[in-house]
Amino acid sequence: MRNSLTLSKEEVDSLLTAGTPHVIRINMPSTGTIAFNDMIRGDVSFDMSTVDDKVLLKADGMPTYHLAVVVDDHLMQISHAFRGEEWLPSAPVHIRLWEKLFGRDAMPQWAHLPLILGPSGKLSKRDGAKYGFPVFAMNWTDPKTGETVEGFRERGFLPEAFINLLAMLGWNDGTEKEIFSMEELIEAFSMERVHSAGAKFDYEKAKWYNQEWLRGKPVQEIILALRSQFESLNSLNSLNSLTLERIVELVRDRCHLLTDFKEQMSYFMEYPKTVDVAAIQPKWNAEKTAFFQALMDRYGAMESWSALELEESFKTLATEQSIKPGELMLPLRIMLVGGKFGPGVFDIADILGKEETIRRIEVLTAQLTNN
RNA sequence: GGCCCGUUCGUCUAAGGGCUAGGACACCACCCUUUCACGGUGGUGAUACGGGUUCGAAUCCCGUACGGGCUACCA
Repeated sequence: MRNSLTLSKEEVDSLLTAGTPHVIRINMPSTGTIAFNDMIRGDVSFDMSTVDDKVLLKADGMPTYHLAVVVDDHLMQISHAFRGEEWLPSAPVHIRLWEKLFGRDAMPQWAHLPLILGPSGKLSKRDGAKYGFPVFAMNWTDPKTGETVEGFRERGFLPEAFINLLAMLGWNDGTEKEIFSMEELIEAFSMERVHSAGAKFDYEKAKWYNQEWLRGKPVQEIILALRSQFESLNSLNSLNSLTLERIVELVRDRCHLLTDFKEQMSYFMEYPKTVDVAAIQPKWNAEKTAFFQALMDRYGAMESWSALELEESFKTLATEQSIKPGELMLPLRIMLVGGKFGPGVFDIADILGKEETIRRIEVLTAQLTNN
């Protein structure tokens, strides 16, 4: 290696006077060990001979992280330095710096936290793309490529859930409690219970945390969150707030993420984009056509409109025409919703209103009958 | 390769020398539900391997294997 340690003093001096670019490195001793106590890992020690002589000041005079972090922590009188495990190998450099610069007594307490790992190794953007989950809290655009990576917030995670799930990766309070608010975390957290092993991130469990938080949230707050989530979705504004509340209450159990609401609520706001006709076409017959035509008349004549009355009227008619209601429920659902999902059909019809309900029955009855 | 850290169900974890190794996510089955979910009940499933120490080891020690991190004039 060509540096001031291997060059003669004359050569060094002449290079210096010639203004040759150079860096300043730490000179780690070639013998002895450097040991320190980590709050999570206990006693850790390194052979000083195996530690690199890291660059402290770059050729342009700017300090590297190694120098900067020690000086900065000293200036800010940091008592505890918590950082990721990836810093453990350079800890000896920092400790050596503390010894020489400010004294070991002034050194903060160290804690090297376990890493959050992807399905294979350190969590990376690649993992996110490969397995379809976010890796950043919020949308992040690569300044070089201009590519944007979707964040947890944009994916539909609540901040409370995100904090909660992160905290439980490598820590627990010793009980079976898993749902913690920020306040509860502050109260319960203790460094002693932090793990030393890295934790693999599990997207399924992450969604479960969000579902739990969604479950405990008042409808009003969910609506607020939905409004900020879907700034562009002005169809939310087209519904009056009472209807919106009813819809959210009806579909919330079916949603893991805020973004799930978009799909779950869509058929309330517009005619279904896709209709699973194939699910009912094979069993369609003249009797069913007759039933739904009669149903439209009945519904059209109804003076009040409620889920209970709609169901009653529906079943009465089915009995009159000697068709099992079970064979008619799915067709009605497909007509109103477009697929085999969603809350109770009569609740949906209730919210949809008389005009829209009849219109949807009419559209599909005509289509099925003609085929 | 070298150095450092780690290893309990597939995943997150509990049990800090002493009951049948407990819970959660996921998965499977059943119940509830004339859809899909929610919910309920039950089930499959783990102490990496080999040596020690001990009356007794997931737990302490050593070795091996495996995993991860670091090894930039990045942080």
